[in-house]
Formats: sequence, C-alpha cells, structure tokens
Amino acid sequence: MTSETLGLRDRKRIETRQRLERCAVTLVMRDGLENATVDAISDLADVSPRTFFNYFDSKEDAILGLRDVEITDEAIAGHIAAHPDVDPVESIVRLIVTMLGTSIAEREVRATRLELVARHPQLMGRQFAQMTRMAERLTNAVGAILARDARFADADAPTAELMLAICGAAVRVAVMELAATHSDPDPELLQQRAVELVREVVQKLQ
Amino acid sequence: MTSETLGLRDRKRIETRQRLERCAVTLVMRDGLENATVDAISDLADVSPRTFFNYFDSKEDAILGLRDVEITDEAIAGHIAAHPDVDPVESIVRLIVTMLGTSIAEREVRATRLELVARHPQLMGRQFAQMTRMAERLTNAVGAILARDARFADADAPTAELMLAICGAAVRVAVMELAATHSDPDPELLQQRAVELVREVVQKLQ
DNA sequence: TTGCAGTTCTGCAAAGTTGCACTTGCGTAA
DNA sequence: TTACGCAAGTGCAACTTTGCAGAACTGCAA
Repeated sequence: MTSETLGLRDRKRIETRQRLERCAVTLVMRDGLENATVDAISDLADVSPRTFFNYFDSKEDAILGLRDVEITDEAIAGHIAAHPDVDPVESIVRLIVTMLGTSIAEREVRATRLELVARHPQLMGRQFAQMTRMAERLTNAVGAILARDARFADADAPTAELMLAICGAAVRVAVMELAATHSDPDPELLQQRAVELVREVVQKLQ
Repeated sequence: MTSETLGLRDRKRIETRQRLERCAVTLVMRDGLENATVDAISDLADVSPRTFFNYFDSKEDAILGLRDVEITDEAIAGHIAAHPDVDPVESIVRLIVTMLGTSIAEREVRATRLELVARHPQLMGRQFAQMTRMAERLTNAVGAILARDARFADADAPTAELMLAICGAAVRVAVMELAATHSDPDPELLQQRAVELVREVVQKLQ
C-alpha cells in the first residue's frame, strides 16, 4: 500500500531500517546483549557501522526499534483535539504511551522484543531515556494539556514538569507490571493501569 | 583532624580524588564541557586516564564531584530514626537531597559547579542518572519510610517507586529553580521548596 | 626487617558514539 | 534528457567507557 506511493529512495531507507532492527534482535537473541556488537549487527545488515548510527542513537534503540518521534505543535493540538474531555492525567498518560510507540515491525519481532525487555530490564530505561531527550517538547505538550483544565489554569512550567514526571513514572511502573505477567503490551490496559496508579497515590497523599 | 587518623594510602586516595575534581572543573571552565577531555583532565591531575575511571563513573561525575553513596540498611534506619515524626514526603525528599550530596570540596569549586550546572543543564541529568543507578536500594528506603505512615501501611513496591519518582522530580525542579536564581544551594531551602511543589500538585489533582 | 595480602595505578584492547569530509545515486526542474 | 541539489551511505579519527592483566605500593604481622 505505502510502497506504491514512495520513491525508491524512501523504500530503501525504510527497508534498511527494518533490516537493522531485525538483525539487532536476531543477534541479541542469539549472542546476548553484550556480545551482539554494532559491528556484527551492521555486518549482518550489510551496511557500515557508521550507517547504523545514522538510523539509531544507540544499539539499544535499534533493538527496541525506537525512532525519534516528532512532537510538533500540530501533533500536540491533534492529540488534545482527539480526546477533548478526558481528565488531564489520562490525557498525559495517553500522550506518553503513544510516544513509547507501538513499533510497526513484524509481529514476531515485537514478541521477541518483549522477551528481551523481560530479560534485560536496562532496555526499559532506554525508552525513558528517549523521553528525557524530548523532555522540553513533552513538557510543553503537558503544559498545553493542563491549560485546558480549570484546576491547572494557573499552572506553570514546573507544574507541567512535575506532572510529566508523575505520569511517566506511573507508565513505567505499569509497563513493568505488565511485562512481569508476560501479557501482551496492550496500550489501553497500560493506560488504565497507569492512571489508576496515579489516582491511588494522590488519594493516599491527601 | 581526619588526616591524623588516616593512613598514607587513604590520604593519597582522597587527595587524588580531590585533585581530579579540581582539574575537571578547571578545565571545563577554561575549555568548555566538550573540549575538556578525560585525557586532558588526567594529564593535568598527573594520573592515567584509566585511574580517572577508577574514581568516577563518567567525566560528568568528576565535574560534579559525585561519589557513590552507600545506601545500606543501617543508613536507611538511621535516616528514619533521625527524623521520626516527619511527613513521608518530607522524609523522602530529605533522603534524596542527602543523596545528591553536599560535595565536601572547597567552597570555590562548589560555586564554580553552580555556574557549570546553569550553563550545561545536562549535568543536572547526571545526578538523577546516578539516582537511577541506585533505584532499587532507594526504592527500598522509600518503602521503609512509607511503612511508618498509616496511610501507606499497605503500600507495595510500585507505590514506593511512584513516590520516589514524584519526590525526585520535585527535587529536580526545585534545584533548577534555585540554580536559575543563582542562589546558594541551601539544602534546607531545597527541601522546603520540593515538599511545597508536591503539596501543590497533589492538591490540584484532588 | 622481611614477606605477604590487599590496593592503587597503569597499559592495552575492544566496544559504543559522534563529527567531518567525501562519494554515490535519487528526484526533479529546466 | 540533462544537470543540479539533496539524501544516503561510507571511511576515518577522536573520545568515552569497560574489562583484564600486571606492576608498584601500602599496611600489617611474624
């Protein structure tokens, strides 16, 4: 479907990225996280190591299939417009879950990734490292979401940052819980659990 | 005082560490964060680069004078015993601030560090990266603190993790605020502001 | 004083990561 | 169709970080 409309250049680019992701997962499964080197992955994917880093910021990003998500002003507006009346906590959690991204890769690769995350918890940290990298734009998004709620009408940047940290932590805990049960990473479930966690802790604190 | 009781080996070790910290700060101030290489710092401190990494986990740790803090069970018990009747939020914040550590270095170096953090916000991230490294032990500590509060009597590990994240974020925001005003990093002030931030956001959420 | 055990320091090699300069080939406007 | 601009891919060099093995040094006991 998409491949019809794309030029050769774009098709090649997508193919290279997917090949790298597949090779990364394959080698890590076969040799372990340590022993699967960037050189080996690049070799298997038939590109130079330098090219590897043109596609991914780190080895672990390739393994997880993480890509830099664009958090543009339009994207934020769209996100808010899509769910206009939900609670800000839910909206923020939803934003984060969206960002963590359901990698579009093949089903089998995705299943394998679940195993890898369970085996190497450090990989989970990677996802949140990525969040940190985009912290500024994310904080802006959170600010925009909060601005729609009367309670947070006067919210400033620090408040947004704090809310982001709270919701981010809730999502992380929720991911860990779900990963522990080896269940499918259903985004909807993830969201519900994360929101629930925030509610619980807030209730206890007040 | 201390130098009397310590043997030559320990005195040398302390001296080497301080020399490395001083050289790191000096070079970064002179050449910038990027250009101050580990090689250059080690050269100036008259040790090998390998030795540098015997003392610090990263270049930035040396710049900030971060050291691995031991969070033993006794330390946790001591912390709780020292402030038995305070609110759990305050207690957790206090724990974190303590952990971030008042570097014992000379006054001048400390002032310079403030400048550096203001100039390179990435350095603040370093402190929390260190927190992440000790997340497990810290979470245990938070669990112990929460267990003393009736509201959190049934708190589990996820709750502790969430509370840690909330308080950690609050401290981070507080540090940033204080760094922006270039005021002295008074730990007491830091704590108060962080606790205040948590209260504010919880109130808005309920 | 000597010798042993444990620490500190070092050199070396390998891996991850990044910047820079260069080549090649796709896309497209004239 | 040609020619030009731009993106993808590459090679290289530098830097950060870690593991390993060995040399030098310290503390302590015989």
